[in-house]
Amino acid sequence: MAKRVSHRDSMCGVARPLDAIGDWWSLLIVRDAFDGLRRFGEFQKSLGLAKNILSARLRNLLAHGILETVPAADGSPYQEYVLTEKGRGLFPLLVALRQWGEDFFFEPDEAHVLLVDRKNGLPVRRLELRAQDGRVVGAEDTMVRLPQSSHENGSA
Amino acid sequence: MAKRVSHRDSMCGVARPLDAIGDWWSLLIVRDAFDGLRRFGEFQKSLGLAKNILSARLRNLLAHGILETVPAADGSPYQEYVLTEKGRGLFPLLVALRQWGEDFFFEPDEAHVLLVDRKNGLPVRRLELRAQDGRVVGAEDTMVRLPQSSHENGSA
DNA sequence: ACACAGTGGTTTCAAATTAAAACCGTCATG
DNA sequence: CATGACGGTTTTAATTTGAAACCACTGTGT
Repeated sequence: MAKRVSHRDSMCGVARPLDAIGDWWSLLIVRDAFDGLRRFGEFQKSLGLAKNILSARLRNLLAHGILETVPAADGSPYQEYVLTEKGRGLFPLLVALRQWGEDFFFEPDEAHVLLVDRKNGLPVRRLELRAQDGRVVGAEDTMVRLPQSSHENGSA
Repeated sequence: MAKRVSHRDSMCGVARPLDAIGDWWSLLIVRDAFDGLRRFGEFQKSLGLAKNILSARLRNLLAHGILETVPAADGSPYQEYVLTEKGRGLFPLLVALRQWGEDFFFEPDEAHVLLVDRKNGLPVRRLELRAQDGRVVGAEDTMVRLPQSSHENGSA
């Protein structure tokens, strides 16, 4: 778990979240949690991963405050795993991942699951990044600005 | 590399992209590519990872069409690694990751890099998912619809 | 009371992956 | 023609993964 992602002392704004999530399995667990799964067994059946691995991933997600356990739900003497606020914050990331998948991993005519509006069943729009003035901006329209200097153009 | 992500025969719309990316390192490579890095040595210095690992990750990203090599750039007899269209499609995902990081991994007063509009240096807006009618929708407002049935509510 | 099954894990151990370091080949430079 | 930079590959040890076995607790039937 002590994966040294960067040679810098503190990880950057992208590496730090990645480190918290842990690995792909964890992200799939989070996705299942968004789909309403809550129990150890449900995750295991849905993802088909070994129990020790699931156990370790859940523990890691708990440790990073992405999931939390709630004592019960219905009679069962077991606990359930539910998303925290922080965990729910991963929703846009999962949508981005799904939309990228739709764009490049399915044939135009290939059927795939669709993320739809619960209200009316229509597919959601594409995620779009907008500037303050409302323009849709792509990667080439943006740059990262280093924290300490507010007038310097520090794009690497 | 033959990571069996799911027990299902074909992976779902989230797992398939994850499998293509490979791992966290690969995503950091892609991020560096967005920042303009192109050379093996640049990636290695920026990320501080072992050369064999970098080599394997680059090979995987090439194999999945996320990066491509271009023969030269300036004199050097070497090749450079640049994002393909597919690779550039990862931009929203990286932004989502970065914004999640900003929300939950930095103290309110802690300095961190900012993604800004190149035009005017102002920070970009938050990513927002919108429904067809323009409403901003969260996870609880959406559901996944299975491909074959257009009237069934098949949320897992 | 007692076998038995379901759930939620932990432990054990072999196999795969990762990572550090050493090595190699090409090209440029002095 | 020695030296060093660049871009890797090979070698080797350490870590991680994952399948399977095991364990503990609860409920259920008889």
